[in-house]
Formats: sequence, C-alpha cells, structure tokens
Amino acid sequence: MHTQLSIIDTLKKHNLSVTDARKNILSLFSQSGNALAHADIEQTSSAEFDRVTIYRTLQTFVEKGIIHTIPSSDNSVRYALCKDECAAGNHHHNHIHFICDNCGITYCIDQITVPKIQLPQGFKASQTDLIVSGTCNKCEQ
Amino acid sequence: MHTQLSIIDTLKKHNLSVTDARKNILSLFSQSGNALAHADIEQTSSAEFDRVTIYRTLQTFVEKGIIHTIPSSDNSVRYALCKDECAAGNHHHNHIHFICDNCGITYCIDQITVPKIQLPQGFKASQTDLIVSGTCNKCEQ
DNA sequence: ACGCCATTGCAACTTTGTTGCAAAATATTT
DNA sequence: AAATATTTTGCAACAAAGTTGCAATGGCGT
Ligand SMILES: [Zn+2]
Ligand SMILES: [Zn+2]
Ligand SMILES: [Zn+2]
Ligand SMILES: [Zn+2]
Repeated sequence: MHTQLSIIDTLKKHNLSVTDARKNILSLFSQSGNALAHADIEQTSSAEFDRVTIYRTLQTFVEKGIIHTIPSSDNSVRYALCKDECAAGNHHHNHIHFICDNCGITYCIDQITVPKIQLPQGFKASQTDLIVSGTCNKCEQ
Repeated sequence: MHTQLSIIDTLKKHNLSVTDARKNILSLFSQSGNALAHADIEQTSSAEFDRVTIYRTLQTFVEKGIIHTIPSSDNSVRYALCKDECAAGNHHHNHIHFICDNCGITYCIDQITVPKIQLPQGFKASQTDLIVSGTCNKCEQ
C-alpha cells in the first residue's frame, strides 16, 4: 500500500524528462480512469498536441511500463494506466478488460484475474489477454 | 460428424452468390488453416482482387458467420474460419487464440475453451476473447 | 546562465479504410 | 437459352491513420 505518485513523479521515476505533452497526456489517463485510444486523446481539446507527438508519447509510455495496450477487433487499440509495478519492457498484468458495445468505454477490471492457460505441447505463453465485451453497468437499463 | 462442405456449398449455405472473389478468399482460409489479416490476403498473389473487394468480402463473411475476428494489439485484426455452426450475426465460439510473436501465425486452439467469467454487478457479457501470445510450436528451438 | 541532448512540430509521405457509381458478373424468370 | 433483375466488382476519389526526417524548441545537468 503506497500513496499515488504525482504525474511528475511518475515520469521521473521512469527516467523521462517532464514535458507538457507527457504531463498532459498522462493526466488525461489519470482523470479518465478508463482506457483511451489514440483518437480519444487527439480529440480532447485540453491536450492540443501534434498527432505525431501523441503517437510517440503513447509508444514511450508503453515501453516504459506506464501504460498497457488492450487488444481490440476494431483496429483501435486502447491504452490504460498500469497500476502495479510494470518495469520497462516488462508488463505483467493479470486483470481482464471489458469493452462496452454501447458507450465504448473500456474498463480494466482489476478484481478479476486472467486464468492460467495450459497450452498444447510446444507453445510458450508470454502474455495472456482476456477481453469481455457487452454492456457496462452505466449502460444497463 | 459431417463431411467438410465444399467452398461453393459453404457460400450457398449462407445465401451468398458464388463469385470468383469469394471462392478464392474462402479457399485461402481453408488452405492456410490459420488466421489471416487483410494484408495477408492482399499480398497473396493467387488472389488478385481490388482492396475494396477484399474489405467487403471479409465483412460479408463475418456477418454471415463464415469467419470470426480475432482482436489484436497491433491494429491488424485477423480472421479465421468458423468451425462450428455460427449463424448470421450470431457467432458463438469458445476457443482461445494464440498469436506467435516470432512468426506472426495466429492459431485457433480448439481444444482449449474460454473460461466463464463472473463480471461485477451490472456488467453483461456478450462475447469473451482470450488471446495468448508467445512462441508457437514451430518456432521453439 | 550555458550548452548538450531529448523532445516537439511540421511537412511530406505511405498505408489503411470508406464511399459512390458505372460496368461486369451472377441469379432468376420467361 | 435468352432476357431481365439483382448483386457484386473495380475504379476513382477521398478520408483517416500511421511513419519518417529534420530543424527548432525546450528540459536538464553543470
Ligand atoms: Zn457502457
Ligand atoms: Zn488494463
Ligand atoms: Zn511461430
Ligand atoms: Zn478462432
């Protein structure tokens, strides 16, 4: 149990220089709480950065273990903050993800862990993603 | 236990007119055995169709329940033949998928089923995808 | 405050995906 | 088998998404 690191501390902890773009984009993730796609960030007026900067920032954050990717079937990869201690180039999450078909919100469901999969002979797992889609608790009526 | 439907029979069974593009692309899936991305089909010299035709054919096949999508984190959705009886607009698979980080081959692992997930209150699942990545049995040394 | 190095924005480009429409191919009817 | 109706295809034109090189800017250590 440790206190939430500030935006700036998080960047410094991962050996990144503190720039407007990084502070802004990282705080977007903090504030939103949910996963964001590139397009979400680009369309957020509060963060007006060049598209290229957003691409590079997201890539850097993934490499440094600040955010993780969430696979999708719609050619729109989403990103969410890593909550545990993910090292650079070495993510280890075991929570599942939920994508709402209705509102599009993508959730990290930390309470539910991905089960261990016994693969056929010769297959070695390095990462397992479990993505559930359906209707979220805000959209059910 | 029933015999494998021919390419043409499969198309007719799903109320699709039998065209060169559909026969060709469907047989690509049969022959390959594994999942294919749009780019794989476009680059296969045996199937020389307009990009637009490939997009539309894949979309039609998904809608008719002939192929299913496999989410990915690299903005490259893959498609694979449905083996069970998937109805139009109503896929029900429960096998997992494996994506090899080395050779890129994407496998449907039919022997392993996706576990039932107990979601938090208010969340309703319509589909669950489990994707394992790592090294496949052809790439291990 | 200075200088070095990393980061950003811009421009130009490639790749990927979409839409409308006429021509061609397929299916259906006679 | 031919004529007609319907569907599918390819093309063109476009929109959106992602990449690369480079000069200008801004952050960081001294
Ligand atoms: Zn929702
Ligand atoms: Zn997550
Ligand atoms: Zn492999
Ligand atoms: Zn599959």
